[in-house]
Amino acid sequence: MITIKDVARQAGVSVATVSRVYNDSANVRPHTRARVQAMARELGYSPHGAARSLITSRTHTLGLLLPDLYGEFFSEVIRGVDQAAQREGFHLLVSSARAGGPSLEDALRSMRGRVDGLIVMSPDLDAGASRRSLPHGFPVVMLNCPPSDAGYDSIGIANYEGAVAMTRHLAGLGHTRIAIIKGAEGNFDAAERLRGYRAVVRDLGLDPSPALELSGDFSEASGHAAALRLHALVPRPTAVFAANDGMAVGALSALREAGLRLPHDIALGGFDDIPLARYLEPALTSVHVPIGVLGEHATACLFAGLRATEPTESRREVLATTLVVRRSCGAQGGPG
Amino acid sequence: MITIKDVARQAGVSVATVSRVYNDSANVRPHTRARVQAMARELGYSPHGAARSLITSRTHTLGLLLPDLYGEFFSEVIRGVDQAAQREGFHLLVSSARAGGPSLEDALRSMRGRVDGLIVMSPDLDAGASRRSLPHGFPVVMLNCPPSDAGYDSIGIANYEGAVAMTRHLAGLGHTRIAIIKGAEGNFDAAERLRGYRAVVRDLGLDPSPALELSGDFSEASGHAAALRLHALVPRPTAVFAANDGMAVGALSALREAGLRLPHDIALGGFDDIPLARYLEPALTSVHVPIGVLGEHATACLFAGLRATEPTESRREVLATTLVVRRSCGAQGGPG
DNA sequence: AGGGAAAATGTAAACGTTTACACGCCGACG
DNA sequence: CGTCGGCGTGTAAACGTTTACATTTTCCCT
Repeated sequence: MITIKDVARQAGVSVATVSRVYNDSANVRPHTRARVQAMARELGYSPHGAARSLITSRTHTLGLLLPDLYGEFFSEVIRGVDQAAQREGFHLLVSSARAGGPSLEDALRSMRGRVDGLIVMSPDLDAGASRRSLPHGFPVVMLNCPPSDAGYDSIGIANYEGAVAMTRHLAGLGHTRIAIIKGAEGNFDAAERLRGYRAVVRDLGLDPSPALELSGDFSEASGHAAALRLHALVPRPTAVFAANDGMAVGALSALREAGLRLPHDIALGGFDDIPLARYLEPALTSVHVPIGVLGEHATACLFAGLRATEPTESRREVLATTLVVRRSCGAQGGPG
Repeated sequence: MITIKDVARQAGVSVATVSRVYNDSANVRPHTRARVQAMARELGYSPHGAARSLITSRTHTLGLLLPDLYGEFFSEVIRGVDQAAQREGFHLLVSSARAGGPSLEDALRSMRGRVDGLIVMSPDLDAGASRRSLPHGFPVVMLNCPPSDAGYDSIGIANYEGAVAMTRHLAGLGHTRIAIIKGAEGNFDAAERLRGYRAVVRDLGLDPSPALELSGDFSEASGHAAALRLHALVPRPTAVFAANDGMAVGALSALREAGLRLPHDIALGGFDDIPLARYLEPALTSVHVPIGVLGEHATACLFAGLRATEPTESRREVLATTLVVRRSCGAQGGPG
């Protein structure tokens, strides 16, 4: 592999000069610069990233740590982050902390010296420990974490408000027995959405029986399974709020297989408004979450932290959610 | 930031010993090892990736260069690659070469010294130049590139065969005026799919008029636009083959807005079989491409190249495609 | 107890850059 | 004509590791 020394020797200058040509282009004579560039091109030289990082302690790389890579939600986050990162000339080191893979802690550890900052999505309520394993003063933005995790910037979404809007909407359509398919145990988003649902059930005097709260884990399969259990309830609920769209998709197919027609026999609502939602039949009423924006804001926030010379107050941003009414809930609203 | 020296000093050993504890665990006394580990934990030490890479010339990172990050196709590729990479303890550096971003060439250049190998998806027919900009002997796997690009391992998919299967299937249902919405200009996959379509049109004596070949660029919007043009043709084609599912989705909504009912008034087929396809109404007949497998095989192939001590023959693998019949084409087959 | 081999540990060079500092050259000014 | 300042360039140290080689320690054998 060809290094800066080779270029320097061939061009008849010192390594410092070659370096200067590649960097701030401090005072270098045009003639010299041209010769160096020509030689570099001829030899096919490009600077060694690791060596550069070592001395500058800048990697021009952002770490993105996600709980999974499956589904449209995460892919949208990646896209949002990549877009914002690329605008600043930064690379993106993506890692998923799936079960079976390295633990969150290991993943963080192995990124030391490879990234300038980190965007971490770790929605587990009890993940405080992992967070503490981060070197202090290292720029981190947490996504969808409990706000209690002070010490880091964080961005969340208005889960509670979204769930309230959805449940109120269903109640407004005349439903009084509204079931919920809950998200993963110990997940902050899931807990907040459940809290919103319960608040409306209480405030509006809807049927509060615990049987209406079905467990799920955000996966399509769990939505399918929950819908089957739900279908067996007597009396059967007339509306279902799935805590994310993935489970709504699973529930939809289960309900249909069970012979129910939506929205006539039962109404369905989801959460996240993934791209797929509008293409379902009937199109899925959902709570829109600006997923791409989430990624972009996180990145912007991280860059702000990177540029800050001294540690700033940790800030929290909450992105608004909006109810998107489509046909699956039986309201008129929304096209296709 | 705390370094190996700090750990060594505090533990009363030399840096070499600390290094040994972290690496091959060559002969180190249990007592010493324990003390070093305890001290490392106490100080919160973790090795600096860049420094390590510099001397070992191993980054434990794979570069993944995609033309875009939008849509389910690419996100599936990422997932497949990540899964295989993580199994070997490798990180993933993702980059998209979107218009507006750095050129493919720049992206490649900026990865020097940051990755051990590269997976590049650059389906442009004339991208030979960029490929040549890669240092020779650097492990690279090309995805969906023309097979003519010798010198690198490559993995493609059976575009031609898939297109033939789809077109034959539509013809088998009685259609004789079958339109195609073509993929992006200068794209290898697009060209192959068109070639398959034309072969069947010729062999089966279908209507060969050029008006039936509508241009598109793989985007949903272009599918929508093409469908509108198609709808205006007289006589109107009775079947449409969209060169990817994204365009099929766009075409579907356009056709429906135009008042046509599928598959009764017009049959529709796609390509790629993205997850969304089965959820459309009517469910989309498509050519299944094992996208995740594509990523996994690419990664496996790359690791093989990494481990090879001496340069091997460049190999090409072609993944089979299979026709998935659903309701959008009017055949009985397939559930939902 | 002394010798020696093997095991454990230390020393220092190397990886490919960036950058503070030193140096030489040139023109302008006194 | 000598000095000074600025520009262009070179020299060498530093970044945090790994690892070949040197050195010390351990421990077994006689």
